[in-house]
Amino acid sequence: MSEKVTIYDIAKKLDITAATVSRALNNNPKISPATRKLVLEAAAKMNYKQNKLAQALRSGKSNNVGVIVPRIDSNFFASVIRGIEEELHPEGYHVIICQTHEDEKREIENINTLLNAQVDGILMSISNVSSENEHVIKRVIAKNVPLVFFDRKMNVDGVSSVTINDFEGGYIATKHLIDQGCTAIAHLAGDQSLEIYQNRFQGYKQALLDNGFPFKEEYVLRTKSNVDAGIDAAKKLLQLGNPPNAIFSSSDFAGLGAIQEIKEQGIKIPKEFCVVGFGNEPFTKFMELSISSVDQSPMEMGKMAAKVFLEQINNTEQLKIEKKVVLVPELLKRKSSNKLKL
Amino acid sequence: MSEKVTIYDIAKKLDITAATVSRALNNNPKISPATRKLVLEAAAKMNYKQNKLAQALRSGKSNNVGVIVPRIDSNFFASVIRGIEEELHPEGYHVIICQTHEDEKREIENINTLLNAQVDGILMSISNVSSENEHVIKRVIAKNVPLVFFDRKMNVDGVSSVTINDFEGGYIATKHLIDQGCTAIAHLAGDQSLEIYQNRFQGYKQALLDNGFPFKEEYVLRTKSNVDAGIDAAKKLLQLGNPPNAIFSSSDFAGLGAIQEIKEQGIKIPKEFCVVGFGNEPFTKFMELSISSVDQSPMEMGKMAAKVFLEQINNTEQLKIEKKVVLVPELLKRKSSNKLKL
DNA sequence: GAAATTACTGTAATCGATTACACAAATCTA
DNA sequence: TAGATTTGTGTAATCGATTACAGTAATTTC
Repeated sequence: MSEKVTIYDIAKKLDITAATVSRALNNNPKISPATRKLVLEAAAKMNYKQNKLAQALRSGKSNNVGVIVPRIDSNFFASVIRGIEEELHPEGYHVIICQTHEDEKREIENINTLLNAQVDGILMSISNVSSENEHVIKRVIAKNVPLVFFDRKMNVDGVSSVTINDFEGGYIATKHLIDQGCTAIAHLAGDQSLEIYQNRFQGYKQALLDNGFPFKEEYVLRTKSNVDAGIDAAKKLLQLGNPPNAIFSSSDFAGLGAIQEIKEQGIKIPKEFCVVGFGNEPFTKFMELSISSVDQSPMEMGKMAAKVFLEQINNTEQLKIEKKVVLVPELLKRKSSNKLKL
Repeated sequence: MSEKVTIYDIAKKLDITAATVSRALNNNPKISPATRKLVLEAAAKMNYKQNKLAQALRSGKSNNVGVIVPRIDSNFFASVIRGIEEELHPEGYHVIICQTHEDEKREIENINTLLNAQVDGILMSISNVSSENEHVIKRVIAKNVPLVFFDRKMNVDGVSSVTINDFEGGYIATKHLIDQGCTAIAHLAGDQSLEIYQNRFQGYKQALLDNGFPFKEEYVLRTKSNVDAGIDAAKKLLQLGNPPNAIFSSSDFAGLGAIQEIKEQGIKIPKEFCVVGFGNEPFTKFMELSISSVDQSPMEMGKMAAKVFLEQINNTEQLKIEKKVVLVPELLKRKSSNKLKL
């Protein structure tokens, strides 16, 4: 009924030992062709399948990698995971997904369970920087389990990472707004405890300075990455004595909220006000007033992270490689900032 | 360096046997409080972590469940997976994700690898109905591995499933268009080899009949689930001698494409033409002309599928339960079909 | 105080696959 | 043909944790 065929069953049937069966199945050269043929035929007939658990225990290699992300139901992370899976699947690896929901406790918990599950590596996008977490990260390293950060990284010696150049992303987005003739550019900054948002902010700042624009603190609002936060932010900005005429939002969702509020107040986009988002979420392209956005090529990021992991695995611990891959962001110019050609 | 602490290490240190250590760690009642304390302290100090692989091999329980979906980077599937993960994580299960990309070969391959990996169950949304696949499914059942279909199911005896009532979804969407005063309603049907699309189609048909509208074959177009397919479909429909004035699309993406094309031709939505989609993709809500859509409550679906799996696991094979859960779809009425109140 | 019970702990097998080592048979060398 | 080499298999240990069974010491019972 519940067919559980092991090499012992095959061995018994052929009146040989399990060792011989194992060798035959693994193409061990020192097995006679005749025996091999017999074993392979019997295995096929009996519908034998390897028990990966036993193999994993013996070899110390589970062929599983853990992927930790804040959440899975966001286009960005789902796409990264897709990239990872596509790259790792052909190599025989499975992907175990864990979500942190931006909760540091859960992050630690996830790492621990993945380690217990004997994953061959961990690819993660951190949700929080805290000393607690650094402690667990150290354990991962001590255990010699390959670790790769993607997008949101922590700066730890010896750990590779794949990110995009968020500074440049912020820079080109802002520069684009300047080129469009916008004179007062505000910024919806994200959670500044995360490097990515810091960098986008810095890129914004630098672009202003490089082009002779003053940096105004009141034009920078920390906002969550959702529509409502964008609406609130836009309200505040438009109430200023000297309101801006453009926004570079570090999040597409906040950008969308801002656009909704700006339109609501009867301001014409892009004629009187331009907006650029970040992330290239699917909806930015679909909108009637399509939203300009910085693309992070998440699939590429996932594939690259997977490649870095594979390199580490194959580099049989001779030398520790610490690879920092930085992808180049691309600005997709759409209607929301197309002031000139209109 | 590469700290690999096993119960043997603890045993050696305390000069007892591994068996005792194991018992102490597992709260076995027949261990002396003193010994237990010693073991627990030593374990903590030495930073011992269970090797789940060894446990899994011994117990035949891996605490992993496989989830197979066509693709992960779609809001629907990502949300379902999130639901599954949230329900299963507290129970100590891990989720292994596999994508089929609608490829039946890959589907078979995925099932096999998951079985080899000794997963405790498989939750899947099929991509294709074929005799080949049914063969593998039978093997899953024969192996006594709990199987639950979600959204796209196959009709196999003894297999549980969680779906939404697609017929009703199609029905209420069409009825809504009728209520709005639309008189010629077209349908963008999906891949008719999948039950979900068949049912949405049937619901559409029934709603027409129940309300005295003729069913016209030329108003039904099979379309893929993407924007371009929707554009093409709309073009064809508008070229008809007697073009429709409403569309019920079985996919939000195709619906969006149709809307773009309809607007392009200068037809006013919703005044002259109404559109309802299916799936409640995030963008449908975000659009300036928000799109009415049938919500499938993917998170709920995932959670429910996980619950059904847990029931099967806990029902220690006394009786085979075949549970067919059908969720109720909800129509979200938005601007794209709001003809009356405008 | 002898017998019976209880309370712990140790021994060894088990889950399934792999592999170093040993060994017999077959083939080759001189 | 004796000795060396090759070829193919078997034996048994290993990966780490669990557990049925056995056994010893301590405690209880009458």
